[in-house]
Amino acid sequence: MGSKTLPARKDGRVIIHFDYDCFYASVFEAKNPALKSLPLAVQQKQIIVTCNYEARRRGLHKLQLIKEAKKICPDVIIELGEDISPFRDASKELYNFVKAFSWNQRVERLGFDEIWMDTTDIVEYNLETLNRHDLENSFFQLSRDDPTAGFSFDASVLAGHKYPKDYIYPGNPDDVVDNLTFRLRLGSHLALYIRHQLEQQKGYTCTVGISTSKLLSKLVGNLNKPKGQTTLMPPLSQIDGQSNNNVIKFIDDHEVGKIPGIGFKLSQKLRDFYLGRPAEYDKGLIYGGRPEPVKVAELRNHPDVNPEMLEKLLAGPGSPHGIGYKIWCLLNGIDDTEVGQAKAVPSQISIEDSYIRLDTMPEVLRELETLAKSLIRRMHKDLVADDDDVIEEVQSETTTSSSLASKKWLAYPKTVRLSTRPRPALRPDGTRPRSFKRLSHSAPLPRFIFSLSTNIDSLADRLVNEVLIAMFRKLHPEKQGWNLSLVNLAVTNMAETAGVTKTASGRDISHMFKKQDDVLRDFRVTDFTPPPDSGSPRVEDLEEIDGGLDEHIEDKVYTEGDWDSEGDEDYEGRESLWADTGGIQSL
DNA sequence: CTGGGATAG
DNA sequence: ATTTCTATCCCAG
Repeated sequence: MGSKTLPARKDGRVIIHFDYDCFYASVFEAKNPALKSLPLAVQQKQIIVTCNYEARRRGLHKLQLIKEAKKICPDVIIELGEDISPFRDASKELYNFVKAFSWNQRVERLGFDEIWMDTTDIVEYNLETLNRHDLENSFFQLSRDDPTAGFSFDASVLAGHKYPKDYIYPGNPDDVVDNLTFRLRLGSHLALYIRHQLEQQKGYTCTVGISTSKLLSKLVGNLNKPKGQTTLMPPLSQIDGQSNNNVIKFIDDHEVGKIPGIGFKLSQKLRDFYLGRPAEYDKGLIYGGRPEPVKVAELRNHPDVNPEMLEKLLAGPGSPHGIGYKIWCLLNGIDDTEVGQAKAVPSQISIEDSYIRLDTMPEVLRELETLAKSLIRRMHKDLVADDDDVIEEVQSETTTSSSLASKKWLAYPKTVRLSTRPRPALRPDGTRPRSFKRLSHSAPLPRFIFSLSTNIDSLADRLVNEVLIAMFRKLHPEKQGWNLSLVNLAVTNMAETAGVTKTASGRDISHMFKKQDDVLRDFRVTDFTPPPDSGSPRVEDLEEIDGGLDEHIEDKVYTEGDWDSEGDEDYEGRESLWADTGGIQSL
């Protein structure tokens, strides 16, 4: 039977999604702050991959041709962004910075510029310690161990923007706020604080979404960029039909392909179904007109659409089991996936390059050498640490200073994988079938690669001659006739060494707390005195003013000595921020 | 475990 | 971001 049942929503969580503003451009700005006020674009090949907001104000945009950009904005400053290692380094540094605020270590990175953090435990703790009778003068605890670590804030309001924009609390302003609303409110203040620290300490601004799932936090953040944060307000589940359900209201006018998890293939199938005709794509349209958009609402409300039907429509060889049900959940704004635990080492490191033409063995050898060298360098960078950075029972007591520090592998990859992408042969009619399929082959990674005293060139040389050539022959037994458009080299199957744990469980926790303390030390509020009688500057107002580009977070919010009240100006909308016990009980 | 596919930025 | 260069998760064998 075509049931449209859904799982109960898991709205006990508070998840924050961070997205750094124009990340590549910000990396250059962070190194050279003078660039911040100038139009700045980052170039890869002949295009601008990203540009700062000053450049956008002057009409530049992502994926624009360099020539075009220079015509529109002759004084644009162009930085080369083809070497991505500075971006990778900055990403890692910022990730570690944000991670230091986490207690449960559920901090997951997506690409270089996005992070999810599950702050449920921190929020829950603060929910318990809060004085409900003096919300305006609240103190947010950033550490369980140190009650002085934290910041003061006004818990009677939510920080930042809300969805819907004209949100009004449906309950009685004189009563106690319901727990769901309160958790989100606490999450919003934590988000604002971390954003503030990111900007002050690291020089990066970001855009943030706050909600109860990865899906919703990521999507809702898009509403106010750059330098903004948005919280998806309750009610999140149905009470009296769908009209007052903000999840449905929010997700409904997204194009299906914009939903994370619904990628190219799935949205193609869903679109074809809804439009009632087979795919009519790729008619030589390089930069072609976008296919007609299909909205989430249109699909979900279609009489034939239900989990079983979606399963039939979308399931195929290799597709995840229960895909129909999962997509149905996404169309209803439901996503129960957990924020991943922070990992000490990546599960894979890969290097690849693409080629116009690669069809002779000597060329292949040269490329394999190049890739192997890069790969080994990456392994050293990501998998090797100073000995005294690694916690080990015996060692931590014997190691003295960092001057004697030796290097140690955090993990030994067990497998090396070689992948190629053959350029498909010409068809009889002379056209070339577009294919991006890859061939791959794996083999044990030889132990010699872990020698830290041998120079990288010789290691790469041995790897190519003793392993990679044989693997290449497996993929391409013919002497010639092939033509590769891509070669990829990867190491996988990481075996972590002692002293490094995958998760934050067990004895690694002390390591994590140490890191948190390192970060907190610099901006701990030592002698907190509540403001006389108004509140701290209202984060609400600071955000809502938001003219856009030049708006920045008031840096006085969290510092001492600034509590002399400038009185209560304009508390517009205050009543709407209070809530009652009646109405909504989320759990 | 291996090899391939889908998805993401 | 179907283009490039990574990375992750999932499935069948």
